Amino acid sequence: MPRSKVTIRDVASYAGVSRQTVSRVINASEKVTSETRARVLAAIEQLGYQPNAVARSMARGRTGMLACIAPNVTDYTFATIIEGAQAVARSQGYFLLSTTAPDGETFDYLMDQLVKSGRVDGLIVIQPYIEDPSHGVPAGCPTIFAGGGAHANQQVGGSVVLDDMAAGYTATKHLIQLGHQSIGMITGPLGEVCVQNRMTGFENALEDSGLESNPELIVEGDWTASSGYHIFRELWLNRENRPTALFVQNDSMAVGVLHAAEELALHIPEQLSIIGIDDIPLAPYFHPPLTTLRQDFAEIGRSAARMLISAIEQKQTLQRHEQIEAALIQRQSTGRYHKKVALNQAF
Amino acid sequence: MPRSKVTIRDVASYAGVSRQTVSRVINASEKVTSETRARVLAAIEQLGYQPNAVARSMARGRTGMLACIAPNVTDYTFATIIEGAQAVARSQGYFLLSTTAPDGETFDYLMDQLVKSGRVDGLIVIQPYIEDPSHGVPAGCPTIFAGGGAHANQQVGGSVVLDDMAAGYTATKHLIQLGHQSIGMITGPLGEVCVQNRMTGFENALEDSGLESNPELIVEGDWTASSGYHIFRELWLNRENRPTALFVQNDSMAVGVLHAAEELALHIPEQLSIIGIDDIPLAPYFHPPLTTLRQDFAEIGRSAARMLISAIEQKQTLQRHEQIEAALIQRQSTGRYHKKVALNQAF
DNA sequence: TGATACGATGTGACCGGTCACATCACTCGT
DNA sequence: ACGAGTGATGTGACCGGTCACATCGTATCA
Repeated sequence: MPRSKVTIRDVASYAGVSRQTVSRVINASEKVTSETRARVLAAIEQLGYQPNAVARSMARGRTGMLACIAPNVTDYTFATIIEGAQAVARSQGYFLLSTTAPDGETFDYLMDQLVKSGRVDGLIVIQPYIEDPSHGVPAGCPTIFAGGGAHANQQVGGSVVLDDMAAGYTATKHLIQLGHQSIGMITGPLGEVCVQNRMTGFENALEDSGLESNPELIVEGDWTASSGYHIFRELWLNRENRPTALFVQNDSMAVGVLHAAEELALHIPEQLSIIGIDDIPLAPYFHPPLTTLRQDFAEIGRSAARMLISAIEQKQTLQRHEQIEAALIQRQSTGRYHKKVALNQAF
Repeated sequence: MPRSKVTIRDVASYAGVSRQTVSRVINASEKVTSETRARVLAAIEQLGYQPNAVARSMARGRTGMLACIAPNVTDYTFATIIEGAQAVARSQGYFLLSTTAPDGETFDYLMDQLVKSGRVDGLIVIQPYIEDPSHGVPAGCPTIFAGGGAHANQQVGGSVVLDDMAAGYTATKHLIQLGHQSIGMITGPLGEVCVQNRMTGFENALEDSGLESNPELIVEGDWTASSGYHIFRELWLNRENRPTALFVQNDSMAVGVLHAAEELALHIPEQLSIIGIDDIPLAPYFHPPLTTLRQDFAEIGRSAARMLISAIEQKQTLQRHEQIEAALIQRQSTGRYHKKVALNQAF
């Protein structure tokens, strides 16, 4: 923008008051006569004055800007968290600068550029990896860790995460209750916290039902449909014992599995039950519609933003750790275990 | 952040030089002895100095911040544009503040808060609706319109858009070349520019092949899978003349159609060919894998950012209008028209 | 009625950089 | 040997707000 903007001093002289009075008016301060206020407002209107946010940040030492750092912004789950956070931020007069940090180097760069150089007042970090999430976050910067998994021992800031252990448990329990005993799992990258937690939930559910988990039926994917597709083909064609049900740690990989199953002429759910996690918008339209666990990502974002803003404004270091529960959405990709079919398919 | 940061003056006195010299060093200016430069750099290192971005913006009158405004950020297409733009922005030392403007009111608010108040240096606007996209954008603000469709008569800024007319033409032509003569279309919301252009491409392709377009086979959807699903059921069950091929204006709606077709026990593509647009990541995993047109959204974002930055830095009002072509991706949802099957299905 | 208090308003300094210009030392040309 | 020219460095003002405090007028109370 060209630097031709009208300043607070212009408004002041136009209204015949001091800049401080104008400042009071635009900040909705009390101590102004309603008469002068009216005069100032008229001047503002007349001149089309808009306070300069940069100058204000400078003087106040706060920018009203938050940053949300995620591995990427195209992933539906991250994008939804961001959108939720943004809604809350805006309603409280903040702006949310969302940005991607695909690697640690970028993350450090962003810390310098966003936090150390004073561009933002606080941080929402979506960092799914197991390594200490607060690594690299400058001390003293209000920070909330979101969605990445429960980092139990973190020192700084609060967190809002999914209860992945419960999610894994619920998903697995659902399959068990349908009568399945040979249950496989396709996980996300093992380096991510949520993956570990979902695995733990899986193991716990099996154990609670007196079932053994078969390591051969647990395979690591990378969240993509493509990985689900290839892993399932391999799993189905080359393993001795085939599972009768599969817990797939996200919906994208689950579609991949569905597609591979289709190619292998498998009947879902008669021959194989599949449950995913996320409930992405297209999940009801898969073939067959996918049973999955719905995660309220928007709520994670909202909650994180709320926590962050209250930490900033009350200047108290929040240590709250919130967990969001997932809800089972039953569709047609899971069904009762049928012994006959299962026996047939084994050959 | 607490206001305990070390300032340029601290560095200056520590290094025994003036603040201006420090300024020269951090701005990679020439006129500094390599000896003093070394001393200053040492001081910076010692004190952990990081220039304050806000103060710098204030003094320079530029913030190094761009904004990208889209109806939402969860839509895969928008998110990808944003990610592309962000990559370029960052590589050029800018930050991209992406934000949602679901309605006009919010848009105006954002213009005030982002542009008029000097938070950003330029704007990327994703505004798919037919109404004048530059409406509400403050004059003098470098602006690029992205992805929304070719707004031919816009006055301000440049644009990077998809060649939707060509996309519609290509998609339709593909169906025609497979022998289809009765081709239906499910459009996006008629208020969006790209929808109109895709329709025009559709009509043109039919006309060029001497085919008539049947208004009864053209229905408006809302981009969601759900709308595709319901529209197709209605279309298939209640119309006199059923199409043998369907051009669906995005992939999400196309999945909805696929799902409805499955329910109606239709064989795709034997009884009905379906082509989408977008090539979302899950498109190859639909049932059957979806023939579609791939749009390079990331490139749109990148190109928009490049144009915007060059407009800002050279202070020339760019009027360039770029169009990105879509590429046909053939998968299994389209196939040759078979007369017999088509005749059968009519009853 | 005068000291007090309080509400409305104004003033100077300041936030942390950068800009334009001044200053200074030193080399070069004649 | 002296003025001009050049490169390195320093100084004051400024960007546009806000903060802390000063000032002023008037209502309140003893």
